[in-house]
Amino acid sequence: MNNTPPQSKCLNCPTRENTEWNTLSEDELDLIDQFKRVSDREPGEIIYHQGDQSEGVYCIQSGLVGIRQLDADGKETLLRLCNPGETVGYRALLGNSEHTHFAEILAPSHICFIERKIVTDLLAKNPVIGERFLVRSLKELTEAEDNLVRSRSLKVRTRLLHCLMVLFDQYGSGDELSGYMLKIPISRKDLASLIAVTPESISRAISHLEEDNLVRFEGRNVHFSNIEAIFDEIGAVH
Amino acid sequence: MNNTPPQSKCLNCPTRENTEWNTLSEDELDLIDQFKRVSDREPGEIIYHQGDQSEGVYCIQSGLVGIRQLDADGKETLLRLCNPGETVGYRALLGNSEHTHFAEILAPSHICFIERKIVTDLLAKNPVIGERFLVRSLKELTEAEDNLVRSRSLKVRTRLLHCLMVLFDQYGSGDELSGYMLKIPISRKDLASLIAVTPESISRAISHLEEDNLVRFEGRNVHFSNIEAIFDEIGAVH
DNA sequence: CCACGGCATTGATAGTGATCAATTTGCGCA
DNA sequence: TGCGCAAATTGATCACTATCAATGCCGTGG
Repeated sequence: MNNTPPQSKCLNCPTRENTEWNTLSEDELDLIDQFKRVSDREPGEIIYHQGDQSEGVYCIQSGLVGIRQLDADGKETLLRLCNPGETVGYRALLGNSEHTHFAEILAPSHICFIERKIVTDLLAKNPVIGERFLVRSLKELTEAEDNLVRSRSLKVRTRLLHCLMVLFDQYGSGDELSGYMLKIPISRKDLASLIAVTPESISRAISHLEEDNLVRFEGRNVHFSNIEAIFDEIGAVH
Repeated sequence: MNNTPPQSKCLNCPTRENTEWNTLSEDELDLIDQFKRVSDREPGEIIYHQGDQSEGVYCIQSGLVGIRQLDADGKETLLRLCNPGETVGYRALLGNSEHTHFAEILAPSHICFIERKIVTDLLAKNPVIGERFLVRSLKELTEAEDNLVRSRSLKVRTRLLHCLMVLFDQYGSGDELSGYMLKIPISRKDLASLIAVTPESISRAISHLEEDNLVRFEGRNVHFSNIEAIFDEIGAVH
């Protein structure tokens, strides 16, 4: 973890428009600029640990962060990927609880830390922020429940296809002419954890999908050979 | 569904202390009293449907409500039980979305409907309400994620024991001397749905637990013969 | 009092994914 | 370039739970 002294201003942050903070005034942004701590983080580093008290929130300027949860047996589950613009660690702060999960850097990232007091001050002055985080948590709740229902009713194959389409929304490229493709930002093991299966099952599911000519995998690169058939199979409206 | 004209006042509602509304002033409660619609609902009735737009929120004065979600194939999952004092349907209202699930009466209940406009007016005047619902949704989010992690890592037997202990917290009775017991407020089918298995698997799990002398079932009544062993098995601190 | 229908249980079987074990691939680094 | 380790794949087997089918139980209404 390196601190990079020439901190850029929030006002000019390329992700600001997408964040919960996009309703702040310039004065309020200046306040954050003044006290935030920007750091340069490498894969494997932990931003906060499960069970820790909240010291503040972390805004992802660039990179990729994974939210993991440890169960009673010490096994961990990857619950969610967080992208630039997302603020992580807000739940323990706003809910006045310990962190119920931990956050790990998955790709080289710039992370801005905003300490607890700044956040609570801003919340007190500007209730819109609280409202934004409320909406955010409602969205996460819906996603978590959909996830639960999917992992109850769908087989590995379908869950994997669904997961690939979700990743495609975020990280995909290409078009109808040149073909659609996707560079998966995580390992097979994490991909497996994300849909609650073992890495072996993922490997087999991939093999079967390739046999059926739906996709072609080359390491972390995926080519969608027949994206229509995929949408059909997961029952999505294209 | 019967309207029961002599509506009691929110101020005197026995559940008020436990609700998100317990910070309202008397004036604000009067406003709700003036416009709320109380109704008498029977098991099987649906309070709101999945996909519907939100028309307001529903406060459970007495009874029991189940939150269910339909998946793409039309199969339904029981996600949560809601007890007196809980306000249901708030997510679609606050998140400005359709209902992502539906709510069904599971035991004869008194339900107070508070229409959308009243709620948004109160929210605008009293930001504490929003904060309360934020905390509520954060709590539900943690529960949903724990649920997800549990159904990934635990077998049916352990999930059932865990579920019984959760139900015991809410509906249990007895003490060390007279023994602990529980009247399960839902059918086997719903119990199965709650922990994401088939009713057959629940039946078998119950048989095995009885063979091991951990519990004794008599219909919906459960006697805990060895509650220590149960805590041991689910790894909880007693 | 019996017939019916829904709920619950029990039994037999099969499918899915986990587990264990053995390679193979890929990549950083000397 | 080749070594060494971790990640990924493949194979064989097993355990768990879903599924299908039959029976038992019980409350309701004719």
